This record gives sequence, structure tokens and C-alpha cells, in this order.
Amino acid sequence: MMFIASDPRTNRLLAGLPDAEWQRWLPLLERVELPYGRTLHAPGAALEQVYFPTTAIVALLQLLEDGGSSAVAMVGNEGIVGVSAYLGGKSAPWHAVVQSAGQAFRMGAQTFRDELKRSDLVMRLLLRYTQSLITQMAQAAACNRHHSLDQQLCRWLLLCLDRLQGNVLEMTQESIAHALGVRREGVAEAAHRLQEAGLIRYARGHIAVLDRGGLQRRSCECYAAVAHEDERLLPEPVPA
Amino acid sequence: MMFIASDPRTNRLLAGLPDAEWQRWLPLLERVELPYGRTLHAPGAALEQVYFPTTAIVALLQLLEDGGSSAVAMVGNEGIVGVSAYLGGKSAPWHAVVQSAGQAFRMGAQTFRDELKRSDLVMRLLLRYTQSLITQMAQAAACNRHHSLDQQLCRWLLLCLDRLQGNVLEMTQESIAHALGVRREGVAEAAHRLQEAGLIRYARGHIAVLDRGGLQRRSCECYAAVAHEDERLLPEPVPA
DNA sequence: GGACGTCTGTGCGCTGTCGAACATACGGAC
DNA sequence: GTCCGTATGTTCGACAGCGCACAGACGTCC
Repeated sequence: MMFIASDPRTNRLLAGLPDAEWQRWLPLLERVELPYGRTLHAPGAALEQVYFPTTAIVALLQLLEDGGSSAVAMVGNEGIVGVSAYLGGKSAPWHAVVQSAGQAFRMGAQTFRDELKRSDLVMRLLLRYTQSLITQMAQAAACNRHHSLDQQLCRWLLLCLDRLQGNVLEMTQESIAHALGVRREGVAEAAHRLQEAGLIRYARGHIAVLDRGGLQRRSCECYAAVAHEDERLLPEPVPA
Repeated sequence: MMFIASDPRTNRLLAGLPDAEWQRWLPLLERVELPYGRTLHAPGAALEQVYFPTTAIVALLQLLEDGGSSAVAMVGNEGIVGVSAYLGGKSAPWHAVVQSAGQAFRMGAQTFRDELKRSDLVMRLLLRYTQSLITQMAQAAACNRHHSLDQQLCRWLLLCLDRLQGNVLEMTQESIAHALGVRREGVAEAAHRLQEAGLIRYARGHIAVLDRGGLQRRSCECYAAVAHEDERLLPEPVPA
């Protein structure tokens, strides 16, 4: 799709690095294309690489024994995939799966840890991101309990939209169902209602958002709550 | 109830401190009695104190605009209430409410931050706890989506039990309902079934666990998953 | 241009939880 | 002993989402 090489500083964490670190990190970062569906980390497996998405979106999925799943957070150009690298657990219990294809920059986990030891400022940047991630998870827990599928679909679309340029999402109802932990049929019905209302238009894996404000009004409070905390905690996005 | 002064090192994080820090921290810690229902932190409010529970249990509740709620994590003698103090957010979006009365040791948030700057080891201890907390939240999100009220009640009782000495929990069905984000009536029915099965006995705010193994069998996998990660990430509890 | 795989649409009965209304029971205060 | 507040028991219809089964519809590859 997009073969344009994205700027590493499209990623808000990389953009938030002090100049000294930025100069040092640049040669350590490797650009990678992340195809839809690629698994970046599996639960319990040792973490080899950390990823800074620029145009890709990664979902952190908690998988259950019965095959059920639920996204606990989404990571795009505002964050990093692989927080356990610095939290100290070496592995994490969730799957990190590419939800929307795109690019990311990656760094070896050990290199990353070594870098963190050198700069307190960078560590603080990452800790703030960690709080933003926790906020997403806490909100997801409450949202899963209380809000309707329709509301959650709107939330999910908005979260994706914020992490992409443009207004078209490349994802099937099946993959959304997996992320939300609901049936595909449920997503189909909800998506149909949104299309009827003129908020989106979709076909075979392409979802065009036509009325962003309308989505926000149909969404539960969870989207705004998370977005607001992100604003508070994370570095500004770099303007295109 | 319990007027016996608990040992600060009943808290596993305090117990995991290196000796030098332990000596320095001891005079900085203040013992407090935490009555049932006390709010330690409100969402958005600046964090003044951090708490290390010893015999108390604190629930982190995500509150929604419509009055709905859901516990995103539970903090007892294995943890600390107030992670945002070191994550850098100054405040957090959830309520920290005492779910089971008992004692804790507290420290001023700024004092705590100053101490953290002095020791990398302590920081690493706290980061590992952070991962354990994240694990709880992620599991809670998936659990809220997929598991039955019965299973979740068992999980909740077991989580509480692990953080207390003895086998009696002092909590009403109402407070459990609030924590799980369900109706009191639902908890009443589920509790009745557990009592019928001989797993618990309860009356007016006292719940005696009679068959812990039975609870584990009825619980969803989420309890074991969280307990296992705690084991992996946190310092050993000190033996009584 | 035909075949096949992927993506989406739609129907059914089933079940767990909700929301509301009400009944009972224990326990401390006076 | 009486009263009142708190904790618990029970039942009702309503409904969102599930699980299943199957039917189109579009794209792609030979």
C-alpha cells in the first residue's frame, strides 16, 4: 500500500526524545513494514525487539483459554510496543498483533534497555507513556463491562482514526470483532447501523469515516477519556 | 477490629527493599488505619500520599458517567496505591477505595519521589510491580467481557483471600457488586449458589471461605493467571 | 470467464444479566 | 423490648449479545 518511508519522528515518543538521545538512537532504529496480522510478541515469550509504530497500528490482545479475546489497548504512533522491556518482566501475558498494516521502527530490547540507563529524561518519557497505557486498559475494563457494542465500535474506530493519517481504515469486521471480543455478526449489525446513519461507509475491509463528530456522539465516554489523558501525558504530535 | 500493629514488612514491596533503603524509609513511613469505604485517591486529584497496605485491601475502581463502575485492580500487601506518583502523571483516572478495612503505611508523594531518585534498585522493584498491576488490568478487561458473574465472584474472593490472613472476608454483597460492576441481586444469587455448594458461608458482611480449592475450580482462569504473574514478578512474601 | 476464497448480510432460538419492585431478617441504639 | 437502618432473598419481564446456520457478493487467480 504505502511504500513511502515514514519519518521516525511521526512517532510521538521518538519525537519527544531530547536531541542528544535522538542523535544516538537514529542509527539504532530499523525501519520495518508490519503487514496486517503479524504477531510482534506472543504471551510469555521473551521480548526481543521493541517497536515504535509510525503508520502501523498494533493491538494488545488478551487471549483466553476458550479462544475468547479482548483488546486491552491499542498502540500506534503515540507509543511503543514492548513496555515489559523496561518494566522488567521480560515477557508480557498478551499478544501484540498488527491491527492495521504500516511501518514502525524497531530496536533490540537489550540495546533499548542500555539506552534507558543512560538517560533519566527518556525513562520519564516512557513512564508517562506507561501511565497512558494503563489508563487505556482501565477504561477498556470498565467499557467491556458496561457499554454497548455500538458504543464500543465507535470508540474503536475513533482510536484507530487518531493513529492514522486520512479517514480510511483497512480492517475487516472479523478483525474488529476479534479486537472487541464480540462476534463478527454483532459487528456487522452495528456497522450497518452506522452506515445507515451516514457516519461510515465500508466494503470488504475498507472503512471510510464520513462523519467523525457523529461517531464521537455515538461513542461512549471512554474514547474521550483516553484521548484526554493521552493529551495530558504524551508529547505533542509533530505536524505533517 | 484488628488493633494489633502490623509489621511494615508484611507489605511485599517494603519487604523487598534493600537494607540501606529500608533503614532510610522506616522513619518516613506512617502507620494508618484504613476504615472500610475510605477514598485514598479520587480521579484527577493530585496525589498527596502513597500507601503500602499491610492488612488492608484497596480496590482501584473505574467510575463511569452513568454511575457504573468496575474494579480494574486490587491492591493489598503485595503492592502500592499511587503508582502515578512515579509514572509521572501526578493523578490517575480511577478511585482508590478501601475494600477491606485494615492497616497501611503511607509516605508523602514528594518524599517518595525523592527517595526513588536515590536508588535504581527500588525503581526496578516498583517497575516490576507496575507490570503486575498492568497484568491485573488486562486480565480484568478480558474477564469483564467473557466470564460469568459466578466465575468473577470466585476470582474476586480468591484475590481478596490472598491479601489477607485468615479465611474471613469483611465485605457486603453490595460492595462486591460495586467492585465487579454488577447488580447486588446478581451477587446475592451467585453467593447463594456458592453457599449451597458448601464453598462459603456468609452473613451480613462476613464471608467465610470454607473450601478454597472449590472456589479455584469454579473461578475463571483469570485468578490463576494473575496470581502466577505476581509470583513471577514480585518479591516473596515474608513468612509469619 | 469460471472457480474459489474471503467478506458481509440475515435469520433463529437461547441465556445471562439488567432494572425494578418488594419481602424478610438481623443488629445495634434508645 | 421496640424501632429503624442495613443487609439479604426473591421474582418478574425485558433485552443485548451469543451460537449456529446459511445465503449472497465481491476479488483474485488460473
